[in-house]
Amino acid sequence: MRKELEKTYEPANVEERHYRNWMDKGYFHAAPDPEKEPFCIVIPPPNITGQLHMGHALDNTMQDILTRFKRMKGYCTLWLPGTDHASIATEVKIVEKMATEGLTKADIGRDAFLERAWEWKSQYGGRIVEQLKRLGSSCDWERERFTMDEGCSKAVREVFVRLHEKELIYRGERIINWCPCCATTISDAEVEYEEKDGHFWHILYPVKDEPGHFIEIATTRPETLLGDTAVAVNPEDPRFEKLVGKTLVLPLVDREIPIIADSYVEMDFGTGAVKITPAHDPNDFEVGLRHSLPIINVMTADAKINEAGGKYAGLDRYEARKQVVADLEALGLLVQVKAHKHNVGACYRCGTVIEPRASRQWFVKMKPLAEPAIDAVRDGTIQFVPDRFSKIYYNWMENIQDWCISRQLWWGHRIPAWYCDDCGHITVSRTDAVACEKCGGSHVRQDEDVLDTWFSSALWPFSTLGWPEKTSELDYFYPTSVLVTGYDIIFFWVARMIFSGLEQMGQAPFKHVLMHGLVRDAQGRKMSKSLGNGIDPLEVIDKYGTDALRYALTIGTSPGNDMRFSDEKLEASRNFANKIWNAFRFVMMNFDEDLDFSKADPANYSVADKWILSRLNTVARDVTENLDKYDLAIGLQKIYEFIWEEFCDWYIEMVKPRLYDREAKGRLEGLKVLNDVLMGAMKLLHPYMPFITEEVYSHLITGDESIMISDWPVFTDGILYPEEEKTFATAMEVIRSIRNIRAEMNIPTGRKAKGILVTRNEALIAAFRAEENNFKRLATLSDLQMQSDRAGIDDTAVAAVVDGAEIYLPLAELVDLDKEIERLEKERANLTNEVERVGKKLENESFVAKAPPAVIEAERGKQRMYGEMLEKIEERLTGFRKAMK
RNA sequence: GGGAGCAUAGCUCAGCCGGGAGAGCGCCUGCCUUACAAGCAGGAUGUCACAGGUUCGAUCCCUGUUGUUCCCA
Repeated sequence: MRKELEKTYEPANVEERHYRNWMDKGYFHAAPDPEKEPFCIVIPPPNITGQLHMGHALDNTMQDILTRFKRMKGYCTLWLPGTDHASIATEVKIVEKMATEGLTKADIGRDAFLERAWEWKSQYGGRIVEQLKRLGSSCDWERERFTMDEGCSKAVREVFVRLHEKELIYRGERIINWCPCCATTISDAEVEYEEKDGHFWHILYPVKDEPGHFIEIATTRPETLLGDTAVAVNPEDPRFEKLVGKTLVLPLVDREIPIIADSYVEMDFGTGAVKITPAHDPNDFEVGLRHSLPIINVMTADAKINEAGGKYAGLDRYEARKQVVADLEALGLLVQVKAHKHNVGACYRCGTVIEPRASRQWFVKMKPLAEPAIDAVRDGTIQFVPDRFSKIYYNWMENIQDWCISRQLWWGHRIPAWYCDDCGHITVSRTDAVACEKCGGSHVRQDEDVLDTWFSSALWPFSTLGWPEKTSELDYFYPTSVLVTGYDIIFFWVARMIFSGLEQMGQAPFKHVLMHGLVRDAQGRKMSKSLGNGIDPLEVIDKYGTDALRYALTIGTSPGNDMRFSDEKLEASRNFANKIWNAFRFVMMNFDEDLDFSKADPANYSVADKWILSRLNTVARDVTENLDKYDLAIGLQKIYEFIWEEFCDWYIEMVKPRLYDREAKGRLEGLKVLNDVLMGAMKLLHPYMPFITEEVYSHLITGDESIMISDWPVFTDGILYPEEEKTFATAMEVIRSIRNIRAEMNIPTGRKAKGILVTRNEALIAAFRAEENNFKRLATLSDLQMQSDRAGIDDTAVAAVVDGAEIYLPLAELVDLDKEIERLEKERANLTNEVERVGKKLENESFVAKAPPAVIEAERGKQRMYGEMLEKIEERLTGFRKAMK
């Protein structure tokens, strides 16, 4: 079956074919198997509005690496996929689309809107799923879920009702973050703060009945003056001691408001007197509660002044600000305007400045839920990788505020609460309420709002496994094994899954949280639509192949750190795939039709054979260890080095002459080692680069129908050959030294030289004897002579010394004597340096007394080795100088 | 204001338990050697940010400083 294969790897030819085959064979599907240990990952569900971006590509590559690794290791492995309904994002898209038809939500009503939304979902929701498949993701697609499917929706209701019963969900009036553009509340986590240049307006508030007396306040939002219901000062502040308790007349509005004392006020900030607007500032709201102040909301849903704002009603908040300032100035109450930097919160989605606003909403009471969630990480039930993210998690959890979960949107899980028109009672129910649970009246209306999208995502690890039903999947796969996600959604998602899992299941939802960073562009900038610097993973796949993309996203990274992505990296990745392809091509070119490895005899294994088998064995152990530790990049680096530097650069070169000579001893064994080592290397690489490895594997002699269900290579003492490894390492050193000398002496490529190897290392001699022609070829020697001493070697022969062997090249007229002396002196200087360094260490009494014995022994070994090498070099120099005279 | 990360070759980044500093790209030299020029062989390049401390020994652990990025308020 000699094959002529393409000279370059063409990923397009293999990817789709193998993925379809894996799907057809059902390899991705997992069902609970009591004989096996479970391994489960739930996918961070991408938004149905989304297009695959580099963040997804990284996140899912990592998950697939772990999934494929565990599957090959024999775990019952489930990677559970699905998508998220993404309440705001989806609703915005549908509203935009309706706008092109000249329609608004109000025009068509809730039911028609939802119909459109579902239609939209069925049309576009599958797009990202198809894109995930192009990444090679080995998800169990038969179990694909959606946050708004029947089961997940049932879970949402169940959790809502349970939390409500425990009074962990309540409805109340609080300051919430209002996005005037999205026309909905958003949670604290969804507000992004940015320092902006603003102003501090200093305003005088007249004291009632005391003409000419004022209190000066400073504010960054003068328009909220309209909603002021007090001015507060610090009770310890002597400046205002006499004013506390007096009444002010609020300018422009003429409302009478009190001067109150509250320790919340910082004396040395601003003027020391603070206007209190309970309806539009979280701190003021708290002050208002403490002092029973009225709450006067002065804004509409779209951030205009409402009727409570008197003559300013109807003005946009920023127009109102200008007008208020102008009017105050006209009244002579504006003292000064100072430039002031301050943090302004904006909606994470649309960037509109959020308006803090008192509003009646649904909240999750966080303190009781946060405590066990903190403990679960503290006691190690859940481990963050890398660990430093647990600090960020604690910091957030320990300072958490109640979670506002109602959204003034239509696309999402509608809040299961019904208001009774007759008695005012609120019925919270698992099933749609038709009557009030208190008075029995039938005049009930369901809450118009939907839940925060993250409320349903928080249940994802168990809702997708069938909860609240008691399913065998839930029983078997929960808690899941590891969650893989970016550090940017620790608060949004990871934290909420943890407390939800603990509360509902009594068990944390996962054991490990593997964090990754952001994929940035080549200049280190965040990829964004507005910058237009995003790289489309699908375009990368088309150009370089999925395996190259996955390699580029994995190599040289470390958990939790951002990475830069560039064409150079992709080219290196593609080159690696091509290298594999050509190694494979070489093997295929040498395979015979009637290969029968059962006739191969291990007694015919050469030193190189044993060396490469032994190395593969060790690399298998290293890769496994690194994958187990989630050091994905290090594991990949090891396989890369093994394949390129050991298998390709050395083993293949070593085996060539045996293959070309059909009668050569050990030819069959050479072919078998090629097959077996390539097979093992492909297995180790398969989690990272699934397609090329499957393609190569399918042509090797393996006895498996697919690499993805083959057994993971396990380290075995039986294939460890430390002696052969050592011998071959020395042989490589010898060859490298000869090549080095040739390069440094500028020996023309065509000119071969005689070489004399002087050594007492019997194994080394045997190895060279066994494949003399081969070693001669690799070192470009015309003749190779081996002897145990330097007898008969010309003093002017060029020499190299390695550990346990010397090599002499009698190059006669080709040698520039001065240059050779220079080279030898440089070598002597190096060795002298080493000998001195090691010597100093060993002369240090405290080192010998305190360092571990193994370290001391290693240093003694070095001392011996460098000493011997130095001695040889010195003898060489002496001989050389003598010869020159 | 609080917290975290990062600082290593020209660039981008790895570096495990503390025990001679590594990769990719780039650069220099020589090669189209029948797997691969997307390749082969050889080579150069480091005050591991700075200052202390712990240790027989520090790129690694501790403290501080500087620069930088991010998160939280």
